[in-house]
Amino acid sequence: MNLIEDLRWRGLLAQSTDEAALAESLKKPLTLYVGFDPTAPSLHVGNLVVLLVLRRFQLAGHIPLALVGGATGLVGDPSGKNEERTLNSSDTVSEWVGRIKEQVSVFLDFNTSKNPAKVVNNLDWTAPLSAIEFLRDIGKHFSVNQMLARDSVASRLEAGGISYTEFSYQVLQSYDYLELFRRYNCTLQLGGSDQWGNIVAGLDLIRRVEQGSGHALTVPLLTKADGTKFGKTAGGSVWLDPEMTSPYAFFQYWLNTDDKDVINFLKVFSFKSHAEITELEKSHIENPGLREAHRELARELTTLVHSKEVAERVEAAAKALFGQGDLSQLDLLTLKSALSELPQTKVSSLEEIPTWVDLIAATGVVDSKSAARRIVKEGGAYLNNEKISGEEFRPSKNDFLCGKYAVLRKGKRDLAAIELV
RNA sequence: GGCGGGUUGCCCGAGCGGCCAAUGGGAGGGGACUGUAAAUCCCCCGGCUCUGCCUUCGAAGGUUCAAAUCCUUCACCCGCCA
Repeated sequence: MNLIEDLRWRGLLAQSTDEAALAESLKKPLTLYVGFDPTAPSLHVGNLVVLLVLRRFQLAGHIPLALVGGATGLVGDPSGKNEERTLNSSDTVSEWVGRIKEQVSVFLDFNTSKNPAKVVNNLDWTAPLSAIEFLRDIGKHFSVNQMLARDSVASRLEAGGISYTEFSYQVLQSYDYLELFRRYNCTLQLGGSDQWGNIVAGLDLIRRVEQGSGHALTVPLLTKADGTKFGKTAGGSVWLDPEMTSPYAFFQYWLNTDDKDVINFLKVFSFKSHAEITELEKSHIENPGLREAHRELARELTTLVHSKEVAERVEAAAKALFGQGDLSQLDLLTLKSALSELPQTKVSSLEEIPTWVDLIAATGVVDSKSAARRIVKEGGAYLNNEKISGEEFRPSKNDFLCGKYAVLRKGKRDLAAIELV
């Protein structure tokens, strides 16, 4: 099975220019790129879809370029947005560029001699360009009529308007493709399906300026069975940065995937073979309660994004802490490593121990003390897996397992740790 | 630049001088049922030193015993005209 067929099987093809020609080009190593704009200090699981497709291309022998949008991030992509976004300062953007470069690098191989990956920043070729050069050398090739017709622009015009800044975004992205075509003979740009317009605009530019040709390939927007947005939880996006989404929470996010989505997610995110996925699908249908497919998904993604050690640690932590397990059976070392994955707070052994409400508020698991009180009132408050009641409830020194740790739980699965120091 | 309409809690959206921490929906949270799933049902959903107090209805002033609701100025958005 070739790469294109594999992508189709995984449901990863949305649109492409001449597919037969692309399949032909893919018989030899080809250089391709995907752009990521720094709109936050970290990528999130939504970005993972296309990033992993880039990885699939490298595994298939092609040369991947990961573009981090130091320039485009300063301007703002109107695609998929119904209102103008506020500009971030250039200091902020350049800091985010640095972080995202590192994150992207985890998924690509830079050391192979055959088809090493490269990370590029479009600020490198955009910053030196003068406004006049930009208008004469690039702008001249764009028809405003066509630019206005682009979906991202048209919908914004309808929704109330667009600034000249964001209107120009497609020109910048097109120029990126042209520049990568020139520098690296890059002839394929991948992106989310919302990027189609920007990508073909780049192809047009390459054709006009260099009389060259290239390909465009987009990946469908990932949808969930219940219609909610992929990659979001109550706390916001699921980030790749362990400081922003703990590996424990990351693992749990995948583990809690809706049954209806889990096989689809395995196809999209996992590098397992078709046979392995089909096998998991079978076991999932036969015994969904076992959640073998969920577990494999969570393990593989946590391993890929964090590491094998981390994945094993967070899974062990979940096992030790979850449900009705008797926490007092755990030894100090197991307890300590399991709890290290959770939100924590410390209390002094010299002072009176604060109430459950104050403690859980201190860990950040609830937004406010009022919220914490509500949880207690509603019967969702636990200490060491034992339900507690009364807003004034205070743990005693004896509640600290091994004399050192206590486990707070809110609802069924929100855990936090307290350390006695 | 002129005229008209708008800005309400995480989002959408009622309210148009006291009964307003503010109707309703969505999202979210807790419980029941389960499989750390979905669906369903019940409850909750500004904060706090919590029978009370404090801060919210674009911002700042003002009128009033009393304002999200009236007046003034400013900012932003939308529409029509220049």
